[in-house]
Amino acid sequence: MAPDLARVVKRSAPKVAARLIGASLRINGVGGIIIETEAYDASDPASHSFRGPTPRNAPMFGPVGRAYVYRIYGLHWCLNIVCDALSPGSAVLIRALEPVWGLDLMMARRGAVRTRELCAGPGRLCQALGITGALNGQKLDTAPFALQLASPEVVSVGPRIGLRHGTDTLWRFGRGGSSGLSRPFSPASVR
DNA sequence: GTTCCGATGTACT
DNA sequence: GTACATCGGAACG
Repeated sequence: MAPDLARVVKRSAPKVAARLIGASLRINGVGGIIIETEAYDASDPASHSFRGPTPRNAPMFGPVGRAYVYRIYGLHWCLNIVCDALSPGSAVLIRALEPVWGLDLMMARRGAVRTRELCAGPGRLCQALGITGALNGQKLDTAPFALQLASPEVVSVGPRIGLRHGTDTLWRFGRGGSSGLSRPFSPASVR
C-alpha cells in the first residue's frame, strides 16, 4: 500500500470518508473519481457492525485497507473500505463516482443510461465496475483493485441516505456541486 | 418532474 | 415473521 494511503485508512471512519473524496478508484482499470462517501462505525446504530461480528460483516472487524462488499435488499452490491486501526467495525461506504476510465464497459454492464447515472449510487457503481461478493475482503491497493489518494479538498457534509437510525449524524461527504451524486447536498453544507 | 412498488440475502425478534 | 446503508420501471402530473 502506498504510504499515504496506509496512514490515512488507520484513521476514524468520518476522517477517512472525507479524505477519500477526489481519490481515484479502479477495478481492472475501470473506475473513476470518488465524489460521495458515508462513514460507519461500531458505535453507530445504522452500521452493520453495531451488534458485533457476524459472518456477513466479518471484514469490518479485519485488517484496514480492505474491501467489505455486501448484498443489499437481496439484489445489489455495496462497496466499503475498512478503516480505523483503533476501532474494529469501522468502514466507509462508497456511494458515487465520477466515471472516467472504461466508460464503454460500464455502459455495457449498466445498460443504456446517461454517463452521470453510471455510478451515481452504491449499487450502481458496483454494477458498473463489476464489483461482487467475490471481491469481499480483498486488499484495495492490489489487483484487481487500484486506489490512489488525491490532494485534500473542501467537501460538503450532510446526513446519510436511506437510514432509519443515525440520521442526525452528519457522516455523508461529497463534492457538493458534482452532477454525479446519488442525491444533492443541501446548499449550506460546505464545511 | 413525482410517487409507488417489486425484486429477495442476511440478520434479527 | 420484519427490517434493511437500493434500484429500475410503471403510473401519474
